[in-house]
Amino acid sequence: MSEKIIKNNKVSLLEVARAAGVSKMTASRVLRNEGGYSEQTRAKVMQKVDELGYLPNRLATVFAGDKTSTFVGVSIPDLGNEVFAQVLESIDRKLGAFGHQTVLGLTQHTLQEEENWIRTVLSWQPAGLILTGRYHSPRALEMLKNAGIPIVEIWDLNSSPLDMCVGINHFDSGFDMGRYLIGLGYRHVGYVGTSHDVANAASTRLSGFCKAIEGAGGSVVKQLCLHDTATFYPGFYGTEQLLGSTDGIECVFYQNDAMAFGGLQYCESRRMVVPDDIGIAGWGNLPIASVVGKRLTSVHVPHLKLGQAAAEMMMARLSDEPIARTRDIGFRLIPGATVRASDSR
Amino acid sequence: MSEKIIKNNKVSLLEVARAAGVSKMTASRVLRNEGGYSEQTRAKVMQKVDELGYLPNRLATVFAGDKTSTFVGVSIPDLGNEVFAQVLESIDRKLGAFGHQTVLGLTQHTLQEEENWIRTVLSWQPAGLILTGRYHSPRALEMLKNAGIPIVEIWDLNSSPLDMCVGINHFDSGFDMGRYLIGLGYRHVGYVGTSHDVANAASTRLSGFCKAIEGAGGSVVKQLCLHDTATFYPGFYGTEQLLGSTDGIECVFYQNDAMAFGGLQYCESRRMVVPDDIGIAGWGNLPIASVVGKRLTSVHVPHLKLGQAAAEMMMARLSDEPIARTRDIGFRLIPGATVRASDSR
DNA sequence: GGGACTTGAGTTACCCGTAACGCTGCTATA
DNA sequence: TATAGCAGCGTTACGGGTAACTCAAGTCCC
Repeated sequence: MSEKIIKNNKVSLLEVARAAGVSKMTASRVLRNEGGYSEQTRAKVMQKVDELGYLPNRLATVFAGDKTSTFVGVSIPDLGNEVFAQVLESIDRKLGAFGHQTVLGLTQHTLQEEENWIRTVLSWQPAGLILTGRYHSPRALEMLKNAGIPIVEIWDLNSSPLDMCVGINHFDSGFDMGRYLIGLGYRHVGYVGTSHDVANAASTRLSGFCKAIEGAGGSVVKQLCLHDTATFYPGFYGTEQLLGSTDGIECVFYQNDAMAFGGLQYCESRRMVVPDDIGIAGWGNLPIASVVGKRLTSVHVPHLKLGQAAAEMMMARLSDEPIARTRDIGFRLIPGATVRASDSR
Repeated sequence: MSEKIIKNNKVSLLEVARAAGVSKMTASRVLRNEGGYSEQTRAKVMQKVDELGYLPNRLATVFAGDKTSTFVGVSIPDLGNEVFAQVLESIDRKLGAFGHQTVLGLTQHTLQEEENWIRTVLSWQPAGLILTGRYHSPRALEMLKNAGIPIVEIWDLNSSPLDMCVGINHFDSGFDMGRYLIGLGYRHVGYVGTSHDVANAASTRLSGFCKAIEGAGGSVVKQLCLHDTATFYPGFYGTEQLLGSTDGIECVFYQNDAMAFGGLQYCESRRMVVPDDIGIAGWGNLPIASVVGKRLTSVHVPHLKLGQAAAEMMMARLSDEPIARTRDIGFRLIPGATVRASDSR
């Protein structure tokens, strides 16, 4: 089935050089536009490069110069979350514009997966790493410190990053949402999410949210943390579970917009009127929120800007330009129409 | 700011070997579990590996063995499209399970971007490539043929792939949707999409759709191809544009579900009743479709299975197991509630 | 006790580029 | 005319591993 496929018929620089009747070094110089050769020689070499379909072997280049590669390892928890997918997209675009390549790592929100991936990706001598989240396993931390390459931690702002950091303050974003809901007169609220791990941004948001609610005399009646993905359907049945088991909840805050949409659909399917009967607040401001009739109350995070900033910080560091170690990318609360308009107690 | 960071303080195998008082080769054997050493030697080497925090340099390994790496290049048009994001996710998970890494390439739906990326990624000696789409630039084709590595073309089924192929027949999926709508009595339909390029799957679907409609005496009154991304908002304003410029459209077929949702929202915002006043049909079956009150008429593509299959075909080929060259992953038309229930002319 | 085999190493060459240096022959200048 | 300078190109060594080979010492069997 694949006799020829296996054979490695790669053309090396030496073959190009021989075909052109020059030394390997001269061919190398031509290909790197280094100068030190005649126009005639250049033409001959380039002709052979074309004829033989020569593709340089970058492994050898990296190897020869004892440099790092143009790989940048990028770890992302999962791509089911649209926001992360778009962060990845903007990172990759920016890195690509600078001639760097993304080596992907999906950590499934676990530090162990991240550690395994870090070990592997470091063995490829990447130019740098971009990691989602500020929490890493002890062994991961040790490897990262020894790696001696630029590292950007994204998503969760961190005043003392391993190296560099860009993101938002999740505690504050939860806190602001809590205060906003309190300001609208909500006192008994619920939460639906999926994190059962304190070491992540969603938990941090929840902490901030609780602090704001409880600090103002309200109460987070129930926090539901499902063992599922943070997507539409869990939002749907999570809401059913929350409202079915607890009375008096006036408003529900969700881990993200996808879950909030699920909750919104659940409420509408049960003929509850949002926001009259119940308030719904999401987080992340998914694109779909802009077309749905009832604007979802949410928190906007400039995720494209976040990805771009991460890639830019990486590139700045790689070219030794001065750059701030941390950058707060900011967020914006979006009032929306899925919570009551003003205090109506 | 980063004096130490620049310095390359990597520990090499030679240093480990010296510290352990053995030759480089012996240390290499220990690390590869090759056998041919005493338990005592093994322990000594492993102890030094730990002490020095040695991480193997895989570039060197690949280089030395003149083998391919454990990289697999994966090209995806964009991650704004949830379906592609999830295909990528399932590919990466499966590859990861086999100890391979994904090098990402976002082609932005252009063959030129794909070609550039292919050139770069091939220079890293990847074990194989997974490419979205069956169309490639002439130079890309040449490089791919010379590369001598397994290639899986995904998404768009292709009876004569470069090497292997997994996907669905997009023409058929469009055709089936057309026939379905005809069967419900629709005769004058519209289309809203974003592709202005024949060389892609969306165009192929549209062709199939038109064939079915026109073959049955109906007509595709207007095909609107926006210069925008295939997301919610373009679906919204595209529908406005379509319905504003053309009378008598009974049903609209969209390039994908995101656009269809945008259209649905537009219709509802204008107090049009779906499906009584107008029918809406999407494609791709986004997760959100499962929670929205009115089930969107769509075509389900098993995208997770698609990604898995692609990775499995790649791995099978890499380990020289027999594997079918092409695999039709199938699709399923989802009737939904956004088109009329039966012929009601 | 001698030859064959096994065990546990070490040695050498090589993968494909690039840095550093060397060499040749021509030109410009004093 | 001597010499410095430089364009143009070649030679050598090297990076971090691994394949293939070699080799010494111990074991086994007849």
